[in-house]
Amino acid sequence: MPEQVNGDCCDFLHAHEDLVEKVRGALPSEDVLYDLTELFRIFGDSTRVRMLYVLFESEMCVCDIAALLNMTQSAISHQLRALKNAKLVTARREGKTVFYSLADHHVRAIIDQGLEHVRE
Amino acid sequence: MPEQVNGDCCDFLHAHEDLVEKVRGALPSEDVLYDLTELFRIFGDSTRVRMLYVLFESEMCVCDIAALLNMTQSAISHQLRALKNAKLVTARREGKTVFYSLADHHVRAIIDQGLEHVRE
DNA sequence: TGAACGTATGAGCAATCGTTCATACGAAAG
DNA sequence: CTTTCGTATGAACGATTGCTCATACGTTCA
Repeated sequence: MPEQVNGDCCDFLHAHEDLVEKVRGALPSEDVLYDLTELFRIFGDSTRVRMLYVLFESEMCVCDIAALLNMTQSAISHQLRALKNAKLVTARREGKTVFYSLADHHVRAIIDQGLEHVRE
Repeated sequence: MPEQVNGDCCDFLHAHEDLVEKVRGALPSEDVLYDLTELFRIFGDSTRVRMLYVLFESEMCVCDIAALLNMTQSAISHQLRALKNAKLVTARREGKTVFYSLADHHVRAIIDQGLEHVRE
């Protein structure tokens, strides 16, 4: 017998038990859902998105990204860490300087997809 | 004369003034950037994404979404407001019941694009 | 009308976020 | 070595977030 979902509210679901199963099957696993929302959360901050736009043009060191975006080196470094953890950028060391660049062509695709919605 | 960007740090940018212009040209306007990050912020929460997955299957009333996802009616209603403000869902009233449904085919496309990155 | 039901909403709270500040690390130059 | 420069990082702070709780709104039905 199917698990009881809808204890006491309107009776729409009771009339569509098959729908409950469809939703249950369509929902991503907890792990995928976590990674997915974690990814979008990264894109949900304008500083990080601006940083990605900078990296669309060229790999760049921390202090230059900071200068271009008028932010402190520390703030940029912290956010680069977030981008790196999300596997959106990679780092390459050259002497004292660390150059960051996009790690994935998906980054651009995701942002463009978002832009399509924003531009109505 | 081009605006001075990089006051005192490594001299990579100084050697590539043209790059500065390219980045400046590529960066979205403040308004677009705000809307864009606001959109992604919406996708950055697992409750909201799960709600969207439910609506992928069918339009549904508030209390049924709450029941399906094991959340309170209030929590779901608050989040539906956020989704509505972001123009990701629309509402249709039928008596006492309010049915919510996806407002835009972009929603699925954005999530699928994110999934592609998550699944490596 | 008044009760019942589905939904919306504001206040309040713990948790998280993005930034700043101070400081530590790592590599090159003296 | 010590200094310098670019970067990383932890603590601290205000701001924002998502939820709960209580309650109000809107519709239906008696």
